[in-house]
Amino acid sequence: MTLKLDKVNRGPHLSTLVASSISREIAQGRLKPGDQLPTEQALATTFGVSRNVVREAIARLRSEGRIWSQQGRGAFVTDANNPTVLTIDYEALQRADSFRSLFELRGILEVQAAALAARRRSDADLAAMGEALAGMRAAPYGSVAWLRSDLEFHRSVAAATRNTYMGQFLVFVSERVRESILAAGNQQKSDDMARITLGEHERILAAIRASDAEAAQMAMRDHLAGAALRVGLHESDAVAEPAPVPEAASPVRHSRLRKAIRKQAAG
Amino acid sequence: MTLKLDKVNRGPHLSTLVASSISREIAQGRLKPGDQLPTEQALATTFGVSRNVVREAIARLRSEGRIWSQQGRGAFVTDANNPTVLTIDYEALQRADSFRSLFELRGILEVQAAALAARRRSDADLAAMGEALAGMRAAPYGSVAWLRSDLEFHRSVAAATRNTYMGQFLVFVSERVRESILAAGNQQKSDDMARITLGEHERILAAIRASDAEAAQMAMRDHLAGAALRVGLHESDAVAEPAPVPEAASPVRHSRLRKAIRKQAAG
DNA sequence: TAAATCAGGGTTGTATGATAACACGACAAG
DNA sequence: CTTGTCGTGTTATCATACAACCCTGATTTA
Repeated sequence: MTLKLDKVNRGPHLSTLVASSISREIAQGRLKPGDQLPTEQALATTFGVSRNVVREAIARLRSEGRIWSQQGRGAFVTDANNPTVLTIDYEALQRADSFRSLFELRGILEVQAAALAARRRSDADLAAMGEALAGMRAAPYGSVAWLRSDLEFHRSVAAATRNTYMGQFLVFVSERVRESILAAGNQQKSDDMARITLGEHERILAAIRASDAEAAQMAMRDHLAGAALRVGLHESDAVAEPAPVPEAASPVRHSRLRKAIRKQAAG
Repeated sequence: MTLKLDKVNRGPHLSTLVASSISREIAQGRLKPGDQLPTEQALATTFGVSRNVVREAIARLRSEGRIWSQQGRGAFVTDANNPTVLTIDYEALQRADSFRSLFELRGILEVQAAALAARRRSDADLAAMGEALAGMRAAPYGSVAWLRSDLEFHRSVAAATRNTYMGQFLVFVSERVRESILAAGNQQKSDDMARITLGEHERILAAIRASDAEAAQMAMRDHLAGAALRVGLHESDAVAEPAPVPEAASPVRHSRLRKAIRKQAAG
């Protein structure tokens, strides 16, 4: 048997600890928006570390948008909640309303992406989509290869929009959705589903190939509606079928750690 | 291969530039997942900065999950190309095509948000929008107060969608757009603009108040087209065409599904 | 009197050198 | 072949110094 040691016993860097500590101060309101942080030297002495470590911590918080600093003046807590990075809490996604929100957002992006792709796609884009579709045909429904090809199809649609951020955002959102679905583990598989899903993709590709933006939108919308059904969401208020909801044995990846950190922050 | 540090020395910190540069290497595939980065000393010399700056940049990339480092070994590109955070490169936004992409993405989100808001807005939402509009009326065009009220208006529209992530994403994207516009500083102001912009907002609010999703879409689309003109974008395809919004339901009140998922999460 | 200028201290940004902690391979001893 | 030791390279941290910049207040000037 193989030992399963904790992958990262790597003690957190001092800068991480300092950053967490400052972050906690902000979260708990002891440092209010607009407040000026102590000077780097002061922080260094109070934490018992070098000013260098403090600077790395501040650099991190600054990159997260929590604080901003100006040479010659000091560092301040950001007034508006204006993060420069966008994160999605894994745990929050376990709640149905959050999941629905994200799914809806994904739908908006995908549908518009399909329309843009229909207008701007190149032959290379079409080839990439076709290849991804072939990959889906070759793989069993729901397998890792199938999922990868599915993702690849949507990624190539996003790429065909010629909009860098569209691809970035879409991949980001889709990944979160996919993770959440995998964690729920209530996907039911059947050969019918494979056929139906493939058909949906083919219609999308056909519309994009024909440069028919409206048709591409519709096809993508249908596809997402179908996908929603397949994962147990329904567009109407009613839940379609009580999803078989058992065992989610190993889904939570970092939740324990996150919980621990949050507890620390709360204390 | 020193990059043009001298040119952009002012503004963002050196560590930001270094982080952007490394980040770009990863994004463009010159640094593949699993690859080891050059040593800090090597990076410092190639970039022409101190090792300290390189360390701050690496600390930032590490906090973003792009790379991982271990004492005594080196820094490596994270295997999974599945970032848990979404960031927008500051440098890239200075390029016109990137800016246009982001503006387009913002348009897609805003237009669809307007439609959703028209369907789901509450009286409180309407009040918030009206208040923001009043703030714009009271402030001189382009002033800080005006910009804040403008942002507040769009924020309250996003809030009215009842979609948490819609608000998060929209605020995130809008902030990046706004920053970029401020950095460019090529905004020309006039009283006419104030009147026109106010009128655009009023039409949006009226449509949302009337629960007319299509009109809200159109109004928002007009507004964004006008905004594009005002900041010097004249490509008409910078704003996506309005699209039929999927029949979407209120994201709340799915007790069965929610219960099921909660059960899963608990197990 | 009022405005402009300038000097000084305080703070962040960057550079530089040094030391400790750690990983890894080479190499000799058993 | 295994084990222990050592040397080298890298990251993590420390310490110090200087540059760039902001702010304030005194001083000078109109």
